[in-house]
Amino acid sequence: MKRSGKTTALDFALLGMLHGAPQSGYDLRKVFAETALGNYSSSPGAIYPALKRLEKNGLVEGKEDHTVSLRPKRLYHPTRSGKAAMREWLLARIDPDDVRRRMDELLLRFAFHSILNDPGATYQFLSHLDEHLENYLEELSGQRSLLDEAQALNPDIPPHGRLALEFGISQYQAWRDWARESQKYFEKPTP
Amino acid sequence: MKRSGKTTALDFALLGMLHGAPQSGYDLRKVFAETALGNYSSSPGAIYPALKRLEKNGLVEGKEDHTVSLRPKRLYHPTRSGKAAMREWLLARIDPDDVRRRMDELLLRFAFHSILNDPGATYQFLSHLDEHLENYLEELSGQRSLLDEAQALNPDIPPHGRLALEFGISQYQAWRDWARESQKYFEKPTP
DNA sequence: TCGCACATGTAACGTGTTACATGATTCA
DNA sequence: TGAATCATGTAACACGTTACATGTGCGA
Repeated sequence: MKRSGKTTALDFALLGMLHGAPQSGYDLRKVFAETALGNYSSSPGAIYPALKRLEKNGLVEGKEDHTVSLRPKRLYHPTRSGKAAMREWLLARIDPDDVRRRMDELLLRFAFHSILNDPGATYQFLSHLDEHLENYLEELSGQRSLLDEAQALNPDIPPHGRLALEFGISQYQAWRDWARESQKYFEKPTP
Repeated sequence: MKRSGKTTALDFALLGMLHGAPQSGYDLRKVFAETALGNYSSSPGAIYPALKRLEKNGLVEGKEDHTVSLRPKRLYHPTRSGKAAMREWLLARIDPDDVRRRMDELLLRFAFHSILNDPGATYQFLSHLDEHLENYLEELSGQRSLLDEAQALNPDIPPHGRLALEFGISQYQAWRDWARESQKYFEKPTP
């Protein structure tokens, strides 16, 4: 039950996956290795310590499974406190830095929103995300204007920097469009 | 001159920035803090050790600057071996895992391609990138088909997973389109 | 019997984060 | 004088990577 240290994105990825059915470390590793999930690493040196950490912090509980006479499997399931931590993480405010540097984590949060079974909450998540993406796009737009001014003064500047910025912009535009489009799948909360 | 350990993306980001003019750790930190460059951290605990590492490995050289009677600044510039390492990194083959998990590093490489001053090389870089992105998109497409089949059998599956995958797909499509569009800025190499 | 998939783990290592420490210079 | 900015650094800590270790059960 005691909490210590921070819970990382990998921890939440594992915790989230355990909300469906109890699974072993090996099961979870396979999911990471075979699907595009978040692009977290499936290395045993990451997964097994993470599960131990989660257990130590009381977020999951592991039980040996001897039903098959294999070397015993350790099956994990989330505890009550683990489910609460997950809920808290899913519903946490998006802060501007999340959009700048942790979009992968935001996507993970979205994917696990199904756990909440609350379309209104997911709708709000997407609409806040849209807002933050829009703000950041304006900032990038400003940086582009500055580059364009510099380019106008000195036409010999190579195009790489400008194109790299363009890359960022189209990336964020794609995300914003996705966020808007996805909102349609979730009811508007009644005000 | 001796090499040891691996050179990280942050190392190359610093090394690349020093190709323009000699700069201090503080100067470099400001760039990270103020621009969207790669979203690397500007924390002193990352930058200063990285510069020392680069110097130890002979990739950069630092010189105290007392021209202003300030507390001395340490100005770094790339060595011959540092420039060679940069070149090698910029021209390295893209491997499929780069596209899956290290797009940020690929973008950084592209941004610093201006150092090469070789439009043909940049064109090739972009065309290989395009190819890898296309391949990965097909893989994601396959995963989507699988999800759709599952959905057809059981219509009660929540849409989150499918939408998260859709997010990945539109992200990679945006990158592919960007790569194609950007190729136009660099000459085709004569075969 | 050989090798592969299953299944869990540990140890060494390097790197980034956070927080703290230090000191010079400029400006209100 | 005090605050803000310039400028560099260190120490503790946690995490992921890589590589290794160990052992079971199954199919060719």
